[in-house]
Amino acid sequence: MNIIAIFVQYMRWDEILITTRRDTPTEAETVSNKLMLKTAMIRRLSSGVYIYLPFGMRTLLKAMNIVREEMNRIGAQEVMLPVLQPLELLKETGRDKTLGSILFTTKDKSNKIYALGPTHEEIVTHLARVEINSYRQLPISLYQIQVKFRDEPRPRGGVLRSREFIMKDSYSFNKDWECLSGSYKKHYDAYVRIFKRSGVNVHIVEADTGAMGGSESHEFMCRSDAGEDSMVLCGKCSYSANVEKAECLQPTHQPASRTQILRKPEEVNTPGKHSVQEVAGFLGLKGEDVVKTIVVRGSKKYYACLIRGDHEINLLKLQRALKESSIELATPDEVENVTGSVFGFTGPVGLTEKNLDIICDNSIENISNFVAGGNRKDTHLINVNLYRDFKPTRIADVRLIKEGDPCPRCLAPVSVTPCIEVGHIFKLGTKYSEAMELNFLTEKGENKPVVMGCYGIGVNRIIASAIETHNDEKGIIWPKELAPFNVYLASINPSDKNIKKISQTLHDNFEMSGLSVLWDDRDTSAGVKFADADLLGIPVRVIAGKKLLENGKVDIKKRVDGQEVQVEWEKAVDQCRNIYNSLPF
RNA sequence: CGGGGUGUGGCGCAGUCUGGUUCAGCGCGCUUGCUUUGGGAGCAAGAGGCCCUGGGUUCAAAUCCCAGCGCCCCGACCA
Repeated sequence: MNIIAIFVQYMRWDEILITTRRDTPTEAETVSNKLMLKTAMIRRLSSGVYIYLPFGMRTLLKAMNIVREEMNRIGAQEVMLPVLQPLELLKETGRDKTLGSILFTTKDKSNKIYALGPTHEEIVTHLARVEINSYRQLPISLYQIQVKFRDEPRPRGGVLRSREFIMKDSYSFNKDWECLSGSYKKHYDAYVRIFKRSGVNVHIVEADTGAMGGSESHEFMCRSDAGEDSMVLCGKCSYSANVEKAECLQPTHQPASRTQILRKPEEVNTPGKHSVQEVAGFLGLKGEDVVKTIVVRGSKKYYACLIRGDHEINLLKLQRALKESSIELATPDEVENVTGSVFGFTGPVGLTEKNLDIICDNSIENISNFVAGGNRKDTHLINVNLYRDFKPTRIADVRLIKEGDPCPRCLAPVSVTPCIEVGHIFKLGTKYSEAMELNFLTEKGENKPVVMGCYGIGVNRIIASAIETHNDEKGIIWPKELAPFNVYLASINPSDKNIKKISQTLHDNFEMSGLSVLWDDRDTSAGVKFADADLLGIPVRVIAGKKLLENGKVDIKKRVDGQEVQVEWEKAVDQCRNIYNSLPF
């Protein structure tokens, strides 16, 4: 399908609503948000709710089209799924609860409750259980490109995290895990192509399955300071993971300051010293010499978690280690109630008697004579030792990896980098099919639950990520496949009859040759047009001005590197096509 | 949900501390006319504001007090 064909109707600047701005509203913080506002791609209507203007809409269509082409290429079939989801469907999988407060809900006039689709697993699973009943129909992948609604705790970064956003979601239905691996691989490869074509450089990262459930999962991450996620990359081997998932190896050495000889534990007075820094500073020690005790609440009980002072707890790992479906930090009151201690001075010694499970991070195992809370006001214990002074319920990796930590594969130091999650693929398994009784008959006539995968892409995020990576102080630099127009044609002296005529001919020829063109024939000074051209970031700029046209030439400039050539105007279309094809991204 | 900030023509801001003849103002943008047209042009004339909302204090409120709302940022949380 030639998407360009449907764009021909817009051509001249005066016919398309592109209200560029010199100043950006203060609301914008991230580069992509600023540029999307300046270029009049979007306008904010409400917190996390955006209007797409023509320039933005065209880009969105380009992105959606790339996604659509690549989904079709792997044989996935496009469907349209309802925004209104009867709450009963979500109750079948319990996600009316787990999705909780991010659900937008509404009632019809008979008071039936609907959720505005935050994602569509229940809907497609419902569809499949009605339509699919034989192994002969499997595997099959269905996808949709639609608006989804989530009442985010905090929308941010413009379109990066909004409450209403466009997502491509596909769902594969497979007869077994091996079959699922095939669909998963196809999507994985399709995603690689999608992001490559979109000019979005991605790192593919091991990820947690979170609220979606399932087993294996990969995230497609675009490096960006605007991102709210963090990924761990190893500079030496290919290891990469979401920080939340990244494994922390047990340190092989204890800090140099520690000694092997176990000293006698002693109480010390630490008036008003709560934090690790305060305690360590007060005792003339470092953060790594202190062990902090963090109390968390699970579904039925409380746990005490021990972490080295210079480390941070990873609640997700802890949650998994505890086999809890969700945990939260206990409040100071709760801490004091369960431990009988004073908040800020909680320590492991004596906690076993309080019937608390003690989870130790694996780094605690090889430090000796550390400092810990004394469970009394203004008191800490020094020379505390694991096993001798308290017994851990278990040792596990429950801390957050940090910059410079050893790579869990090759031990080289890792880096931690902010990133935008543009895609996420999951092997769901039978979580949804079992909950919703989506079964099929095998070759042998057995009734088995369908094995599922789901695969999401944030379409708005493709655009924001592309802008985040490709811009300069003047504006956007569109990747060629995402660019809302291929060519920016500016007539410097639009009132000049000859220039007007040639420009019109150029415009028509561009369109006929399949290059979409934005023709800037405004009655403004040249500088305005140049500035807008740079801001809008259309890959190829063509200037028709008096000076050059006296010699029958026009100027052609590449946005990406500023390279300019002058060619006979009759050759401009061919030349632009060549230039376009030679663009690096 | 905690912390911080902010709300004044379309956009960016000043004015608020110290209430009143500098109080509704500046820059950009917009409209009209003329001159301009290869890097955000010049002159002239215009249009456009319930100073977030509600309540108070006062002779007098953009300005002080109380309450609410919107929006942004950090955190919590989150596909």
